[in-house]
Amino acid sequence: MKRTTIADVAAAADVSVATVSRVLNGGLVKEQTATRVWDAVTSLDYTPNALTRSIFAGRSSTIGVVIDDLTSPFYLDLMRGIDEVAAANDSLVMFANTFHRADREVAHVQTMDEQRVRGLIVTSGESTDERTRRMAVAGTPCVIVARAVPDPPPGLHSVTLDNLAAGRTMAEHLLSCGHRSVGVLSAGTRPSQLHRAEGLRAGLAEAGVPLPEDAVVTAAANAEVDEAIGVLLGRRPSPDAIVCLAGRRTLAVHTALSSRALTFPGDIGFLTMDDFAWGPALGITVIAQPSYQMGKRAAEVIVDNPDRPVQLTFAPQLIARSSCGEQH
Amino acid sequence: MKRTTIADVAAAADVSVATVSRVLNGGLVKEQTATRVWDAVTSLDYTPNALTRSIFAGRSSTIGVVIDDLTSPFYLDLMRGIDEVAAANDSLVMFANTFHRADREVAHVQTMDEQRVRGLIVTSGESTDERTRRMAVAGTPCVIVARAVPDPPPGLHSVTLDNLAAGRTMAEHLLSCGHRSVGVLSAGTRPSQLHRAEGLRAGLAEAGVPLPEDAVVTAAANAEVDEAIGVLLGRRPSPDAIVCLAGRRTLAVHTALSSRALTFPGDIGFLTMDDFAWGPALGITVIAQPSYQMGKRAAEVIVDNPDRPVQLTFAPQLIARSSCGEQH
DNA sequence: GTCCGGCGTGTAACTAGTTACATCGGCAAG
DNA sequence: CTTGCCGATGTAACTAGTTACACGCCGGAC
Repeated sequence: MKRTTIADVAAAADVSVATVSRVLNGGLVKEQTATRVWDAVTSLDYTPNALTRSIFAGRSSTIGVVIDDLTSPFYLDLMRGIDEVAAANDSLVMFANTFHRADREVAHVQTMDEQRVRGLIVTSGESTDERTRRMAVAGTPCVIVARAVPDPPPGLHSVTLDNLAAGRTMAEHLLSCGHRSVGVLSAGTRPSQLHRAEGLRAGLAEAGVPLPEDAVVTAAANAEVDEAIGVLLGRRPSPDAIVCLAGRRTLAVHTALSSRALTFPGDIGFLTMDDFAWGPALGITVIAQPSYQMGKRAAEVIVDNPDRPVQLTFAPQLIARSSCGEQH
Repeated sequence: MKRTTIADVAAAADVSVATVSRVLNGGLVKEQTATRVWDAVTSLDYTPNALTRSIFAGRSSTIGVVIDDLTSPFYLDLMRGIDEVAAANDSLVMFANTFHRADREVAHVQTMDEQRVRGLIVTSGESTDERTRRMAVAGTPCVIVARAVPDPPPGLHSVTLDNLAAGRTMAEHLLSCGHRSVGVLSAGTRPSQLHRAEGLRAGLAEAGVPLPEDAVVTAAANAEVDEAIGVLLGRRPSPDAIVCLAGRRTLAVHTALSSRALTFPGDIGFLTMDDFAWGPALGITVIAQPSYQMGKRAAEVIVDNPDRPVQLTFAPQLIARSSCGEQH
């Protein structure tokens, strides 16, 4: 099945391919000729090949996105922000999910490079850093989301949350709700998790509330959350609030607490990261990331392609609902 | 910033571009020459241009997806299924969100065609039908999700839920839980919604339970749901169960019921479509679509590209939790 | 010593477009 | 009447690759 090409259109309109190209892209053409060409385009149902256009332009118009896990509400809103900017710039989004597998991360970034994407947005781990660095140097702007990059070359940008501030905001809210003994669940050892814990500890310390090392437990997967919560609840003094440092663990933590028949704020306080659709219905207080905005800005950096590395930091926002109790 | 091309590699290895191409794609080359070429590839950090490959192959290796609204859990799982198959076939997914805007739907499908995608998966409305039909005829396999296509030409496939069965399953479950007066919220007039209502009505009728026309109200947007629920609750006889025919309205219906201080199953029964992450935590009974499987199969149809139109229908599955009460 | 075969490689045509440059015709100025 | 210029169009080179075909060269067979 051979598709109609510009040559077919040229033959049908009895002009050269150059003239057809000029009609399509707005060159200097007599109106009468242009009409003939448009007639041929319509009757042959000609759709120009964007790939060929791109190879001539040196790169395609699509924006590449390599993402950890679409399931997380943070990433979902991020995608919507990216898509918004892409649509406004006649770009498409080329998308690949890594499911936290390092081998897929590297393979997908490589494939995006081969596709000569206009720019690349990466939310995955450090395994891709070397490759994105080379891509940036070679002229493809890259934006790392949710992680700052040390000593970035021109073309390598980053978009992050102020995680230290997020931790401090958590501390403020917990204190104002009267909590004095906090148990923390972290999703891993990435810098974002560490900084949130650090900010939380600093904020609590200013009010004289300690956060011992062993009051922070790590669950690297949702399946580990229940046991981790068990450990936290078994500590003495018994925690009066549970803090979850990652939005993708919210459901698992909620389930672990519910299965122990604990309700909030009555039995225990519950504070977590990232707003989500069911948050209002469940009355869960969260520290929200402006994820839609972060996606938009990341895509805008790709489109603008600034000379100097851009490092954008966004402020976290407390959305106080009922799960931590009343503020005083 | 000029990227390194195959010609640069050829010059560095002191061979012709043809030889480099053969080394890269596994042709007949002396081992010693191949080593020289690979050395040049590595030292120049050469990444082949997939666009050029694609133009020669006639089409790209990416799968296009035009989706209504990524926010809906159904579409999210669908995407994961598609992505899974794509990754297994060294394809990427090119993605565009339409947010239910018909103009965007057509534009995005057109852009996908220009990108010469390997195949296209469309979940949007009827506005794109003419174009997808032409694409299918021109050789790009297309899969319509969640809607059957009348009289499909070769290359135009569909993947749907058995919506009539979904409605009947709803009826069975409601009846077995003792409900005798059902209020239904529909998300629009698409065939899927109509068929679900039809199945529900037929199932109820077999047990002698009527479902009058005005017991089915339509909310075309989440903002209209609250008023629509008000209408349903105001009917006499007062409904003992609310059925929601679309997963993307679940949250809005839940909110509308909660805001009236109605709890389920105590005050009223609640049954909705599509399973979602927080369903278990909230005890909401759902009719689930095998969305991940549907995405996988849709992508597989693209990859296999069968000669005859494929029309896949999937069976709905009741996931009984507590929101409709006890089954008898 | 020629002939034949096949391996390894280069040349050039091809993909589907864009665009720089050449060319042609017509009209106005000198 | 010639020159000059400009608008409209064609020719051909270019993008970055793949691949059909030709050719040189080496070995073994006759």
